[in-house]
Amino acid sequence: MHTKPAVGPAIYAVDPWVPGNSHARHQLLNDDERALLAKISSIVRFKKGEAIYDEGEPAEAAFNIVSGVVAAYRTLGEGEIVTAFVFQGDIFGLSEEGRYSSSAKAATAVVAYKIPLSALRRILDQHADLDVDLIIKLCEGLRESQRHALLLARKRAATRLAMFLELLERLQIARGEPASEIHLPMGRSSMAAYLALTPAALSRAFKKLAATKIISARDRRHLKILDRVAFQKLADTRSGEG
Amino acid sequence: MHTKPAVGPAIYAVDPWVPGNSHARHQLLNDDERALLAKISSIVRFKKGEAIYDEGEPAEAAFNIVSGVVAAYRTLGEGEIVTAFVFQGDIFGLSEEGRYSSSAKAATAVVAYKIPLSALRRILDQHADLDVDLIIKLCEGLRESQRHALLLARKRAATRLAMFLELLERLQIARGEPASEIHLPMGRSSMAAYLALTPAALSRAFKKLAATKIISARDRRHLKILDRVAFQKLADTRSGEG
DNA sequence: CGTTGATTTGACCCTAATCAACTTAGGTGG
DNA sequence: CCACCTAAGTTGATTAGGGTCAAATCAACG
Repeated sequence: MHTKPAVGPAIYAVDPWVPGNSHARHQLLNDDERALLAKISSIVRFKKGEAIYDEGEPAEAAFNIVSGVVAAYRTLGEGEIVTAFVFQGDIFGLSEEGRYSSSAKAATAVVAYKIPLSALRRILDQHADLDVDLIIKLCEGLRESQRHALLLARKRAATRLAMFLELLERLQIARGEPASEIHLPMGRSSMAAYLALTPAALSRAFKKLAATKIISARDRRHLKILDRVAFQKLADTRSGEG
Repeated sequence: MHTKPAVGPAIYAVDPWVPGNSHARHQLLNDDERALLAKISSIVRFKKGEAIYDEGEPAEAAFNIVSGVVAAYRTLGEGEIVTAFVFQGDIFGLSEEGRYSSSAKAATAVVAYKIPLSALRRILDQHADLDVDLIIKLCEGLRESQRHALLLARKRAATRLAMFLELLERLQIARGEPASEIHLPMGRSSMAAYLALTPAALSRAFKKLAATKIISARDRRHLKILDRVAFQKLADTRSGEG
């Protein structure tokens, strides 16, 4: 792990949408605050695919990811759509009205701090600065959600995929990890659910990007971008559909 | 207009997603605050279709809608997708880094308060409570954005349309307007852009809902829901695609 | 009443959904 | 360590729904 919290919950502010941002990532909590949160939180582990909580359940705790990837999702009749992927350093499970507003499950094996909401609230009341930091984090969620909507507005599967890959790459860079290769921590079906595609369509989209030499896959979870120009043309928010 | 601000900018908190919420709508500003904002703001009018500001432009002012509907949108190469409709009582034009994060244009004729950001910031510094209210409003934006993404995840045009119509209806009810008929203030192409459909597809979606007797249209901007059950089945987030 | 732009309609095409068969990757137990 | 088992992913054939483009209406406005 490239940036491992030394003492307790770590909340990172990252804006992956500002390229060339040198201070792209910074810890929102100081050591004292982290120690404070650590005191009331426990470490929990989830196996890949394991459910963490369900939409509508009374919210007892928020989670702060130490390692792994969590998929937040909502069930839509038959299928489910993943509304967000949550990475190391992110918080999830903060609900508005005492109930979780979406379900969450581990997209990979996950280690996380579990922070009881009652205790969290108590601490928040006393530490105004913590409060502000959380708001910043919340705004990140807003951006992310807008980005997701923008992604879903694109019609072509390859376009959506490229946008998603770009997101992963940016997050990877912001995290300070090597960016020569893009790592896909989650499985195909989670990705498909996030992109609102069927696994079949997603598979074909990968194939197409590979066939056109835009990417090359080392294996299912690791790929390189061969044709950066064509890739950006697809992925860039500002560009046309193709 | 059913709730006209008497003295200055009006910011309403509405959560259209909690049905049967009697106090669904409440003014976030008291008279003093409104007077304060009124002092520094001016009234502006926009003709239907008129541009209000463009993405990337330095943000000089925020707007508070008195009447009419504004479409916030982003340009995607060829077309543009509407990221949000902004209604009476809403604020828009609050940007994060001094630049507008999307473009805005009048979807109907619009009257709005124009609030210079510099002055707004000055006032915000002194009135902590105003600050909190704005955050609430921002969170509304988050919800809206999540809902938009959820809508765009549905594949069938009729489903998206139904979800959108339901949104309009809820907003209408929250505003205290008669709900026997749903009023569509914006034009077809704006709607299409919000739903990420072509106008042609949107037109056919309307036709289909009418053909199946789920809705009946008095004219292009007014319609009734005939078959509430079928309608909800389509529109409901929790339901399947069909 | 004509002009202009917005919406609808039609014909055709193309992409992603579907469904099903097949392959691969991971995990299990021998 | 290998054979097996199962879940996940890929591939193929087919279909349905929406995109595209163009022509025809409609509507607002001068």
